[in-house]
Amino acid sequence: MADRITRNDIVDAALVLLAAGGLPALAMRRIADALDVQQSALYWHFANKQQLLAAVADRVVESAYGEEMRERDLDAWPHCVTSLACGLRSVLLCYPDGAELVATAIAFRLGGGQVARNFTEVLMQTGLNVDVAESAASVLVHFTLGYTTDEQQYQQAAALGAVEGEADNRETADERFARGLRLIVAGIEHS
Amino acid sequence: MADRITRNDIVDAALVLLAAGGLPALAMRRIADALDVQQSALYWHFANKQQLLAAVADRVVESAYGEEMRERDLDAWPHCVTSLACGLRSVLLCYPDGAELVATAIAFRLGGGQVARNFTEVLMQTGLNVDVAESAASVLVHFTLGYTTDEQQYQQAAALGAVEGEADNRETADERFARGLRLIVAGIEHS
DNA sequence: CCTTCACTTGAACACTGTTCACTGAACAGT
DNA sequence: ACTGTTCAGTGAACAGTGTTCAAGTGAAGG
Repeated sequence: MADRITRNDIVDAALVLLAAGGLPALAMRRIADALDVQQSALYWHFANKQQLLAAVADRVVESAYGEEMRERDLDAWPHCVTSLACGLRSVLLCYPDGAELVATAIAFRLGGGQVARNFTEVLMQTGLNVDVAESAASVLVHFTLGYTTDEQQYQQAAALGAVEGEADNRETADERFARGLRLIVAGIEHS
Repeated sequence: MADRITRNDIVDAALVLLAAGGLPALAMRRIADALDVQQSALYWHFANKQQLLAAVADRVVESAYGEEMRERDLDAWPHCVTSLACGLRSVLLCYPDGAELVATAIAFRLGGGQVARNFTEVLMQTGLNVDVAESAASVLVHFTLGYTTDEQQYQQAAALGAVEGEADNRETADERFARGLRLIVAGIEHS
């Protein structure tokens, strides 16, 4: 065949499928069909489906650190860490099931734990203790991922008509997330 | 047949399987085999596998509210909310994949959202604003579930020999969880 | 006695991730 | 030109998954 396939091609195709149909659309056969390739060909490039998903998750989160965090006002770290969390959340919301995808990839320690390290670095530049910075990063990551996973799973269930309450839209969801974030920031300030 | 089957029997059998083999062991065929019943019989009692899992998750979390929370020292709410979170966490740790099971059940709004309500109630008895109490409950639940899911998934991956670091055992995991919890409590105090 | 209802069967259906022997094509070295 | 090796992909199978549905069972009630 003239056109061979790289890992990047696979991740690209997977992202298109993910955007269209969420995690259930990320089946090996569907990805292979999108590339006009047999499904077993994917197993030459990735050992597992899990590692493939981890590569997809990496691409999702690395798009969050494009133009953020360039100034680094050392005294305005609350704004810094807040925008970091909001940036992560907005990236997760770009794809259906994006939060769950990234959460399981992080749980399996795939991707090198870059997400938590970003938070830790920012917090340590404020002179915080290492233990406190790591605890705060853990709380921030788990809250962001957990809250957004919850939100996406709920809005997906609501789209299928399984639940009723739909008055709480994106605006109030963002507000509630920001309130939780402020609470955590306040906890970091008094430690 | 003499011995018919109730929803409670199904949940009982599912809990045994869950304790032995985690979430992957909770297949409809396995549950049905444990009850000496065809798998389609389960679909008379539960509409979905998801609702069955929700019933299992309910039984797991309701065992957390046995003898806790009886005194309710109104001025010692930090201790109160901390023991509530630690109790939830210790119950999740009783079964492999217990945290993930409960997390997805909560995300699907099955079980009536009892877990978050417990936190909210305790926090509102201290005179806290409703918005603050709900935000704090959200942060507490997502951190507890996220942290414990992460821990269980990691220790399960370590048991299969996929990763190396095994020096960080239960003790330091509990410590790290407690530190995150203290940070959140400090955030609630200054709101 | 007969019908009704609760419950279970058995067999299918449409999927899923994963593996395996085999096949070309490209590239190296003698 | 003739090898041998590695890369990349094929096609078919395997074992397992959740779910559905017509048919059948047994006990209870009128």
